[in-house]
Amino acid sequence: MKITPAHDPNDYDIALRHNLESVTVIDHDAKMTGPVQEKFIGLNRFECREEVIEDLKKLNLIEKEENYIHNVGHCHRCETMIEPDISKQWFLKTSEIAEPAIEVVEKNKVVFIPDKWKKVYFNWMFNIKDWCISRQLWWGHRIPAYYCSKCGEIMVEEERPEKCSNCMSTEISQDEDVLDTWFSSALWPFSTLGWNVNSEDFKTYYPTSIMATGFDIIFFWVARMIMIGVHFTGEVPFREVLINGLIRDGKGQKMSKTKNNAVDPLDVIDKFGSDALRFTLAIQAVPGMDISFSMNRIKGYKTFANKIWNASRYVIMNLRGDEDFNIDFEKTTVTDKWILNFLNNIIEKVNDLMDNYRTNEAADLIYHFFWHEYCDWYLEFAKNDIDNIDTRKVLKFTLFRLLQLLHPFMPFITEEIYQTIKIDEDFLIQTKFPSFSSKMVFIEEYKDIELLKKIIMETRKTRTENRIDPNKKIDIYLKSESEKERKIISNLLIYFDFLTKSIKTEIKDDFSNLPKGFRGICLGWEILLPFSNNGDRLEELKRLKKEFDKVKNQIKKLGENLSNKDFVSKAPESIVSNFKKNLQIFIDKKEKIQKTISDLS
RNA sequence: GGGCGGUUAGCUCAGCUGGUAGAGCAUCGGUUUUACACGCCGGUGGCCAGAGGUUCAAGUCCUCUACCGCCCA
Repeated sequence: MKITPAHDPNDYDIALRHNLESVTVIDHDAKMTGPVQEKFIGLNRFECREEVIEDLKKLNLIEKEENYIHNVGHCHRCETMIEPDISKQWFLKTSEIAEPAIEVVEKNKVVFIPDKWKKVYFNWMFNIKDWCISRQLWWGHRIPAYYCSKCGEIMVEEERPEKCSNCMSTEISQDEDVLDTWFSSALWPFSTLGWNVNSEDFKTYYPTSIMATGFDIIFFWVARMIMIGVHFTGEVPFREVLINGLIRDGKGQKMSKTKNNAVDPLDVIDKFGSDALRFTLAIQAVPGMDISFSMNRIKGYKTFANKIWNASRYVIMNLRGDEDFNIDFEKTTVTDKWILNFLNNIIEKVNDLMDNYRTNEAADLIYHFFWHEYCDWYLEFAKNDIDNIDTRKVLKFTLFRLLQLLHPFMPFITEEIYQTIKIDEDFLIQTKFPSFSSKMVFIEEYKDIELLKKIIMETRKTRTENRIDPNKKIDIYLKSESEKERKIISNLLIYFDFLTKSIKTEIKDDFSNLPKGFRGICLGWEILLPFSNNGDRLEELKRLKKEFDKVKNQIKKLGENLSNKDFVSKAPESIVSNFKKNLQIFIDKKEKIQKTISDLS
């Protein structure tokens, strides 16, 4: 049997078990050395193999040759085949410093986010091995070990000793090796704050609040920093470890140079902008989950940046220079109050989400609010009230708040826009991040405008689906049995007419004696677009029949639940009453659709 | 071999403590209206991998199966 404990890990283990000697026969240039036959010495390893085979053949000791697959290590840079070698290295004994490091995580002095990564940490810490901390590299912290060249004494000291502590010789040399990169990384607090743990800096900034990193670094850095930090200071180096996912390619593969599937961020930034890239990653970064890189999504969020730019441009164009943030709520409109209340809600939610590191949901929320509430609705509403200074104040104030909310996700475009609307602080980042304000609570106005939006949407839908010329100004009748709601909507008709292209809208409590027409139904309201507006009756019939089936289905579902004794007795009161309310709404709707169908037929 | 994660609209992915499914892109119809056609208005599209279980109620909790991926040995 051939065995080379000095040049193969498996053989090394066998040698340990059987008390065999490890004999070095390959030197650092991969040439043969040591106690081998004279003629082999100096040959490189590949030549030597051939020679050995030849010799064995001569001795008639080769039974057969065959190819098989095995694993051989290669240098990751130059691909050179690696030959394992035995050498003297410095090791850190980990058993003692690992225990306190396990304890601080068990006692939640260090918290992993998401929590599941704690298991990965424990798994590694419970199976920890002594840590080889010396490396044969040029760069790094040099190991503070000194050798006496006379007597061979080893001295580990902070400062280079003048004399050998054993024989007093002055011929002293320092170890050539440097510390493992991760050992140096573990020393980060000391490198940055100084080596005196009683210093002011140390007392102020240690421990730090959070360590953000990838899961693959839990072993390399997080665990080591905790061990070293706890050992030298008795205190954890950070309170929280936020684990983010890795960015993978479109197929979910880890990006790597050898696979050639890596993406250069600078190329992406050239194409879509750094804000778009940053926002895309932020909105896709579900805590602890990997991200599949998708160019299409970045492209989508580039258009968002464009939208922000244009909306801001519009707002700035309409400002008259006299807008500060002292808004007189007595003089603001219902729609102003609606957007302020909405904004206030978003601010509250975003703060909550950010506190819980659910940044992806925060980004999504802001995105939707900016585009589909502020732009789609509020900017349109405000066009009617642009001469009202307090509306312009709200317009500017809301934009400012949105820039603040967006700033962590899109720092460049938001800062650029801020520069043109700023009031006091020089830079956006200096302003105080928004928080919920009890002064901006306008529940009633919020509800009123939400109702108005629904009616407008239903009207548009009815219009479009019946092929009424989109540019044609038409007459519209609205009906509700609720006097309160009729009053609310009649006060908001100016917005309604503008956004539905209505010449004249009449609000009724009854539709009899009116011309026949296309109908829409929503939230107890009915919309009537007279046939005189033209349109396609057959399309309408088709649409209504489809909707009729939908409603019937929903009534069936809700009815099933409500006739279930268990549901009624066990489900919470609020759910049951909600179901009942919805059932009534759908029943009403069904009747109205039936009426409309008969009108049309 | 051990551990972890994924399987939701054509594609890439959200969906917190269980209460009748969302985004971006794509697609279809309409629209060049004085912030934006990188736009606006409207629509289509999903028995939430499969099977069982818990529950009045499951994309959401539990078990198993299949496939995909990652980490450790």
